Amino acid sequence: MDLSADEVRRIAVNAQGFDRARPAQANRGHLRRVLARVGAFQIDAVNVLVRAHYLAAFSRLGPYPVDSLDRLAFREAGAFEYWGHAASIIDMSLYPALRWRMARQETRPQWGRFLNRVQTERPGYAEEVYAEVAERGLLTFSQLLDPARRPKDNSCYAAATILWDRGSDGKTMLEYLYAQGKLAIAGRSGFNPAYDLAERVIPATVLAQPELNAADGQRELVRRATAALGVATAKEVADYFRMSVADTKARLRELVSVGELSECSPEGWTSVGYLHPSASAKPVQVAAVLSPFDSLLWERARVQQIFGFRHSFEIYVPEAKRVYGYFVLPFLLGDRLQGRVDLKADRKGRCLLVRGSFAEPGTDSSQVALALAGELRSLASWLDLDDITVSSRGNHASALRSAIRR
DNA sequence: GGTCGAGTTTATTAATAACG
DNA sequence: CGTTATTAATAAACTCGACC
Repeated sequence: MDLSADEVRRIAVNAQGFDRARPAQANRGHLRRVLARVGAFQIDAVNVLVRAHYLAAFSRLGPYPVDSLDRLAFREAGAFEYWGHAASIIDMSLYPALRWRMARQETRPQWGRFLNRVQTERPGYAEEVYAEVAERGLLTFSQLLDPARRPKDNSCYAAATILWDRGSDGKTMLEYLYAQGKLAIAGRSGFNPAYDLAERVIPATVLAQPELNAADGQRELVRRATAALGVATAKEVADYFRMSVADTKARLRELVSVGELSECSPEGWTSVGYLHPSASAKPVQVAAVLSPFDSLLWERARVQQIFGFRHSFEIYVPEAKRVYGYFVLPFLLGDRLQGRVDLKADRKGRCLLVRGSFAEPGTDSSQVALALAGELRSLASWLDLDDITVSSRGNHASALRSAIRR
């Protein structure tokens, strides 16, 4: 079976479930309202929410109700926090499908050096930390009786965590116990996750569910990932939950062999495409300012291939080297990424600042500006901002400015 | 009671090294 | 060769302790 480039683009957008989770429908639930307010402009079709409050932090949009957001997610919306694509708020139904990942931590090389060092320097440290959480309840690492901070320039050991060294053995140990599923994140104090015993955070009914083995868990994640992508290469499916490509390929083969997924060759792709039965190439009616963390944008090569759109996080680029700006939000109109805006909320001045605005080549500038103006007005109103100011930076500024005035 | 500043979190990028 | 691990650089907003 073959798919045209147009079909692939529509499938990719439809699979993301914009119609299910557009901000305009955010009043479907309190969580969604909060997420919309802090800048999670789209809730993932499979309910894997990359930490919305980091969107808030980075976006400089909206307030920063970190703790209330976590409480909502964990207590009211039936979600938990774990390593999905990244640190993610994940629908509770996926808990059993992630336990293989928890079970696997003990032998992960990332922890090896840390565990070896702790074993010699402080035998029984894992049990010590666990016991302290058990006794004292909800704790951030700095609230540990001994957070075991280490000097910053101490480079005699390398990264010991999933991302990198935290500079404190207490923190690393909490993260390790969390990765193993023995502890769970139950809330936050500012940026700091607060940990508690898993059985005090994850509902007993969920913990009692039979644990899926690695193959079954992976198969479920692959199912969900493929559904959220519509059609994707094995590499893209793997990236969705950050699984290994080898495991992903094995699970994809199994799902194809039982007929749950089908293989296809989309126009211009060099790798085989895996198509989910729910994929739909129906026409797309979407106008959405996307967070740069949006799951539609996770895989850069995919975005380039499908949309011809080069997305990168200039948050992490030194200021002098930025092309578009610090926090740039791509604009999805119909089934194409047609522009981008660099936004900042000026809360004191009650004004949404558009510090740069850009239209992709070959787009109808005035049409894009009109739709974008509507989205920005809506965004400003969620954020309780009265005005929108468009600076002159970018090839789209004057068109956008006149569209907003209208 | 108010101000200051240190501490804390996150993900992406690209280059490099190492693995099987 | 394709994949996987390691590393440093990057910015934001909030908390909390120290200090006056």
